[in-house]
Amino acid sequence: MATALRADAQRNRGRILDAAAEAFAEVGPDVTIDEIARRAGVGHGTVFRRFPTKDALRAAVIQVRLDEMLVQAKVLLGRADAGAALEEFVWFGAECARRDRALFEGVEKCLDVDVSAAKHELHETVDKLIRRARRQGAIRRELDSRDIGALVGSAIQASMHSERPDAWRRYIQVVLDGLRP
Amino acid sequence: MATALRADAQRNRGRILDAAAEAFAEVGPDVTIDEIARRAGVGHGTVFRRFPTKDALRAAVIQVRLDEMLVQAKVLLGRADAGAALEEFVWFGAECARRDRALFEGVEKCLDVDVSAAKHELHETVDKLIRRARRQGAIRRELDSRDIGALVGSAIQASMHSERPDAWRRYIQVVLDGLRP
DNA sequence: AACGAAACGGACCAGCCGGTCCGCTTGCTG
DNA sequence: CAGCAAGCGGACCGGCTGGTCCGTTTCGTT
Repeated sequence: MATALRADAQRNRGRILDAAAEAFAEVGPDVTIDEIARRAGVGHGTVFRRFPTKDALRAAVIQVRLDEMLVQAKVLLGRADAGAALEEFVWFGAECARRDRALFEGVEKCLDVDVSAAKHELHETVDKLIRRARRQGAIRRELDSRDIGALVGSAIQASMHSERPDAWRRYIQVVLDGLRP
Repeated sequence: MATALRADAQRNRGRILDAAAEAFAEVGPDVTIDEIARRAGVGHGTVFRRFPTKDALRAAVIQVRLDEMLVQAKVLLGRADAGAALEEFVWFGAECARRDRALFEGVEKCLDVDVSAAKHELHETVDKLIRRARRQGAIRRELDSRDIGALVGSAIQASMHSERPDAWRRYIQVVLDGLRP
């Protein structure tokens, strides 16, 4: 980055990110930039000044979420009970996916360099969680972090079609039970 | 329907349905009508003559698939081993979902009357399969056909992100194992 | 206060896509 | 074979959306 943003620009950047996250989650991956700008309370030209394309905006939002998950994964690496730590991370990831459903749908297709790096680091950390759990005999299956991410993400997506509000818990439980010895 | 279609119109209708199924599966739910028409070898005006809107076309394709699944479910109702029958239906459904990934993604949102009726009948039949399996003690969880459909569909979708060609089998296995006593 | 740079936002552009229309073609029937 | 209705397909339309541009506003500094 060349130089610091002006105070108002910084504020608007934050608002745009928040509004975009909310809009992607609520409306879906095809929300218009106009809708995001409206929610952020700015003109849509302002959105394009901070994020050159719509994809760049999506990537920035994804990045924020991935960073949050990385922090949580690292915290859980400190737990003694590896099985419980992995399980807690699954529940945490499930809640993230639930909050930002539409966002996570497209995360695999996102080719942004920074996002790829963040994904890689997150996968490595979660793989550590998994290996620890396996060493303690807490999980049986030969699944890696990608598998678990995909299973959790899709269980959440599946639960969105259900009318029962607790469907997601039950589906995640099915996945967790599928991992245990 | 007022009167029978002319021979060429009948042929084109079939081609359009096939091309649409293929295109929805390959490209995604947002394929353009032009692309479908191109694959079918007709002008795009012809598509709109048979199917008044894009949604009607999608509904027609979904209908065909649902009918195929219904037939299979009814066949499996005749099996003596209810647990094996349910399991076989899950594998069958998984293959359908795999073939027509993008199509099944949107099936829940489809409000077409005929499709709703077909869905309802399929659900009733699959619920019979499930009740039989439960009575024989082959499954434990309190899940209905909607739950299982959602879980299977999303496991398949999840496996599409994986680079391993056998990922879908492993994910379906996780789901099946999550059902057993 | 005054000034320059940064930021803003809405008018505008271009391409895409679902859907319509109409002049031409083709398959049926007598 | 002749006549006609059904079918065909591509030109065309209108609306939407990502992205650009530039005259105006706002911020930070001296």
